[in-house]
Amino acid sequence: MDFATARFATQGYHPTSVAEIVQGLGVGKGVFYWYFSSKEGLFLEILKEAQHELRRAQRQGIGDEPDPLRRIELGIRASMAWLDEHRQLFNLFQFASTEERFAPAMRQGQEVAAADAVRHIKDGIVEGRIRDLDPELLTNAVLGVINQLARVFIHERGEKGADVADAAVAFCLEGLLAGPGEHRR
Amino acid sequence: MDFATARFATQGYHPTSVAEIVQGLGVGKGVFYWYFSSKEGLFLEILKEAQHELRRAQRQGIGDEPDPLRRIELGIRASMAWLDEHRQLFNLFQFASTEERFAPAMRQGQEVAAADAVRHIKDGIVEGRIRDLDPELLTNAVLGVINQLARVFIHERGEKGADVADAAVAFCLEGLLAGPGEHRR
DNA sequence: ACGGTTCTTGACCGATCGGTCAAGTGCCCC
DNA sequence: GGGGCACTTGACCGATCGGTCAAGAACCGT
Repeated sequence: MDFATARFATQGYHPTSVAEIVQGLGVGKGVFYWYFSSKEGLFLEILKEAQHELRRAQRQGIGDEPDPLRRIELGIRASMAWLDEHRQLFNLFQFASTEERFAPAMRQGQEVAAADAVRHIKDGIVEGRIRDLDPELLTNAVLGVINQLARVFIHERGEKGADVADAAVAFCLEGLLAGPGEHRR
Repeated sequence: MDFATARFATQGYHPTSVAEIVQGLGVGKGVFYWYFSSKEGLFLEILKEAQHELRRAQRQGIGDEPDPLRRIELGIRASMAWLDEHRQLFNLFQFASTEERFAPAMRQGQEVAAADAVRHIKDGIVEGRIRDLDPELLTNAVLGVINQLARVFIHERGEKGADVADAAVAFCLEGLLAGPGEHRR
């Protein structure tokens, strides 16, 4: 299944044939359809497992930190680190949301993961430490930052995940502006 | 070509066959290959044209505004408005960056578009109004916010582009944090 | 050692794909 | 009106796809 994941990630889902997968594994085609219902089924399983792992990594990275802002920061760092390893899965996620059959599964997984972050943001808002905007919107803004930075700087340019995570945290918390806010913590 | 774009966007590139396109247009298959070199060629043309249009919309939205921060804001709004119309093209962009044959074209277009934004950010930094971080990184963070918010709130939930743009601007400029910075402009 | 279940093979199938091409069809210019 | 060019058609092609299945191989409890 790791092999199939790698092929899907580097070539794309459609251009990767079942024949190619089983040949790369050195097995017959029958064994594939013995363990998986179909090519689509395999892909969905890969997706589901990956989403589950990512969420687990996030939870583990956050631990039992009580401060909501720190929780968000730790979540960003954990996500970035996970996307650093497993960069192959990045493409899969992105492709899956473009095809109608896979998009629902992707959306569902994303919403579950986002729900965690939304809670932290809400906590931050009631504490008065996060601006009073729609929490879901803020959450997605943060997710967008993570995704884009991971893709461009880690995936395309191969930079260190931790450095990118530092910048992502700084941007998400304080935005672009310099000024008095720079030292307001 | 608009018809092909719509099919590609709703069904995906691979599941849309040339036969389906020409049938939907009510023409023979020959006329397709008279005007386009191949299915891939058509797709690349669609991509290139769309990127060009988006960039044009950004430039037009910014106009001759001199203030770099305002330029960034106007760029965000213009992008969001363009992604609001043309939401079909969103999927295409996302898919194109997942397949190895299309990714280079996508990256190139993205980099050109990003280069504009990088200039404004650099201007803001030398004026001391934007925090002194890597301009390319800040640019990509902003792009990530735009993409994610456009996809989730405009594309999936059908919300008004202008409202989402307001929030995107607020987040990009000032980040998540509340506090004294809230009124520092 | 043997019947039975689990697992594996790869030739094979119908469907469908992107792309070709001989055979027109209309149109314009001389 | 006729020769030539721009354009259009759809049957057709080889390739390849996802998926099936008859035929075993390997391993079991007995």
